[in-house]
Amino acid sequence: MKGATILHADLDAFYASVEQRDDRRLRGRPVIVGGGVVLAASYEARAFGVRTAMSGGRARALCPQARVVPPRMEAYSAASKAVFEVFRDTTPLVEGLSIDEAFLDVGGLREISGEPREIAERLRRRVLEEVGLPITVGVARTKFLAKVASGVAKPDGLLVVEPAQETAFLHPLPVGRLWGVGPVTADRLKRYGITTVGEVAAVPEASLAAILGRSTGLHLHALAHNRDPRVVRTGVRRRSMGAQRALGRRDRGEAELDAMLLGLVDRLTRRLRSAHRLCRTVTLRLRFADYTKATRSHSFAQPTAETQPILDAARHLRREAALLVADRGLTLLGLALGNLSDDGAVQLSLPLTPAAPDTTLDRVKDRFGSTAITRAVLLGRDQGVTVPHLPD
DNA sequence: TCTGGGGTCCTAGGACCC
DNA sequence: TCTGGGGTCCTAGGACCC
Repeated sequence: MKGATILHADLDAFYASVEQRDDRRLRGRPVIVGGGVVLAASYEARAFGVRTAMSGGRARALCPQARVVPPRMEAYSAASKAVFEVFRDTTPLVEGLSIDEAFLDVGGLREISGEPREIAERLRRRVLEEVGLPITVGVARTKFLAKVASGVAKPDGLLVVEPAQETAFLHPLPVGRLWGVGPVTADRLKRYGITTVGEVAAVPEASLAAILGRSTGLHLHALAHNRDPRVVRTGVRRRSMGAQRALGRRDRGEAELDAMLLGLVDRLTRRLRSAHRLCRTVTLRLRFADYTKATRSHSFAQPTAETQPILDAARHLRREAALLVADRGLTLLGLALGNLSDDGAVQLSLPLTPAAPDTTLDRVKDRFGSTAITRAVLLGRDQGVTVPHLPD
């Protein structure tokens, strides 16, 4: 049997840890990141019951001595990049899950780097020494088990689940520990007296599918029986891009809402273009005072990254949803761009001739033909040229 | 003192096509 | 003329994750 070779590496209380790293006065103290709502809480704050996504008021009531700091997204993004560099220096097989966690497959590295446990220990040490952040690593034969293991080992821990221990490790766990089981599913299972993974495993597949729906049921049945064929995949691309703004309870005027919508479209289309991607679907997201939600979407015949058609679509969707908003009180306005595709641009690393950038364009024409170039963007002296929409 | 902002995946009905 | 199965796309909603 294959050994435990998949690592799930997960930074502890990520945003709060970055704040404690950068301000020594915060170390060893309860720290809350975010004011209106808790984006992250240090383990010292969690000891008082503070949790992510809790309202700021509730958090301060639970832990009045906590230091509350505003989020610094650039700092977290830079820290994440540094950590992922350590990941990719450990193995080329890295699959990022979010800003602060990733799967690493170290199966082929035994001869070069040693046993997975040693690799995981070294990884933890390097992230602490080079980036200054605590990280927890779970190691197992499958992604799913590695993820569960890191969850159990948190904070600042390492847990290796050897193949022979898998069932003994898995079956006593509460179902909520399973990746993909949230409050709704856990509740539904509880109504049938099922609270542990072992109890899930004892339910026939067909019954589980009847209780939870086909997909969730089959998936959960497989996990409870420790079957997870998913491999670590590199180069996974984003499938949608979104931005949203909470509005609070206050009534907003039409002009203010339209300005917000314009702001969302502007932010998203910039991101879209800088990622060299196109979208074909625009989705307007609304949330109301009673916390119910609604979406309205529109798909274009042709993918685009241009501001105007996306703004037109967003405004059209807002008008379409006007009746919904009328009585319910709008509390969130969001926009998502989906059905993403590549914009076909090719990034060339032709050095620009500083005195004569046209020379560079001439070289591009020589190489691809002048009719191939609909638009060329000079990115700057050292960054080369992007040529969109090249034909095959 | 109710619930931020960023994502993924699944379901289900209807339109449309062969 | 009626009927069927299969497939894809679009839209809306919902569960779940960090």
